[in-house]
Amino acid sequence: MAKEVIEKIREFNRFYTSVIGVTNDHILQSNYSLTEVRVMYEAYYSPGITARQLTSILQVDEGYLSRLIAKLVKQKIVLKKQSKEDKRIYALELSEKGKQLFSDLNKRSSEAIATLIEHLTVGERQELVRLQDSIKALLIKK
Amino acid sequence: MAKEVIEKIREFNRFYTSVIGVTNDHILQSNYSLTEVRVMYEAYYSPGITARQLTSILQVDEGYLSRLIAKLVKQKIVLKKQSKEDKRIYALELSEKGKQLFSDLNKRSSEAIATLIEHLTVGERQELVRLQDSIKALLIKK
DNA sequence: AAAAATACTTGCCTAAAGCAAGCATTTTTT
DNA sequence: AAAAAATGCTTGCTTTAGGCAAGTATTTTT
Repeated sequence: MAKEVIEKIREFNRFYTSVIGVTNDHILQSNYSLTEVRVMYEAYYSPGITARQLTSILQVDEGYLSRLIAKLVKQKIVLKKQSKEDKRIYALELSEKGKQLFSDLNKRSSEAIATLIEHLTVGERQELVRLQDSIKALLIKK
Repeated sequence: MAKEVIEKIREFNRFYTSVIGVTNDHILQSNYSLTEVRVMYEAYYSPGITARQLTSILQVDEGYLSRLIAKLVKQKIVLKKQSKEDKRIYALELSEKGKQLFSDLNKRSSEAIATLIEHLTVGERQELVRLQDSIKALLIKK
């Protein structure tokens, strides 16, 4: 395999790590860890999701996740409803407060992205999205 | 600003976070933290770099960094030479052992990338690099 | 009805990282 | 030139993220 290709990809990864870092920083100034925000993200877009499913999506220890969820429940950000059919299982979803918080966090994150691309013209922004779509298509392709 | 553009960029960032995660996992199985590897990276490409400079590059606490460097020095991975002109300052560089280790880590990382793109044709790989270069150019452009 | 599996919880522990005070050394001010 | 301020690094203390493994309740399989 061509050495330079891999080297160039790694270089891009380093570069893009810092891009992502800049936007993550904005979230991290919010008293919520990245993992907590990811839990909110999943609970928002997949209401009814279970802790078990989250561990495999987030690749995080189930014990740690259990405590993390407990914390969010205590803060009334996440609602936890025991399933009638299987009492071991709890369906998770964001409360109204949680949705509000999540939307605030999204706003922050969007502002960080906005700053990142503020120097680009409308055409360049569309070009950026197009390039990103192409990369995703290449890397996802099975 | 067009809402969808920002939303699409954020989506790509989430996607690419997982791409980077896959390759970082390979490094993390090596007993060295990401921050330690980043220190090695800087010491390798900028021999003579100081702790002070590293804190601003890596955005990490100087106390933490001080201990981290001490650990790498103890393991004889990093060499620390006190400056003659200013005794407060220490020039850092990788030892031979450190260079060897760093090259091993690089190899692992490269293997992870190789797996990531193994299903791509040579042409597609070049296309991927081209797309990444274009993104970088757009985002770096002042 | 046991036994095994599943979903979650809890106790215990480690590693990563931050904060703030401290110690030399150098630079600036008076 | 002496005092004060700044700089570069270190060290003590603490917090947080996260893992591991044993435990509990419930459900499924044998």
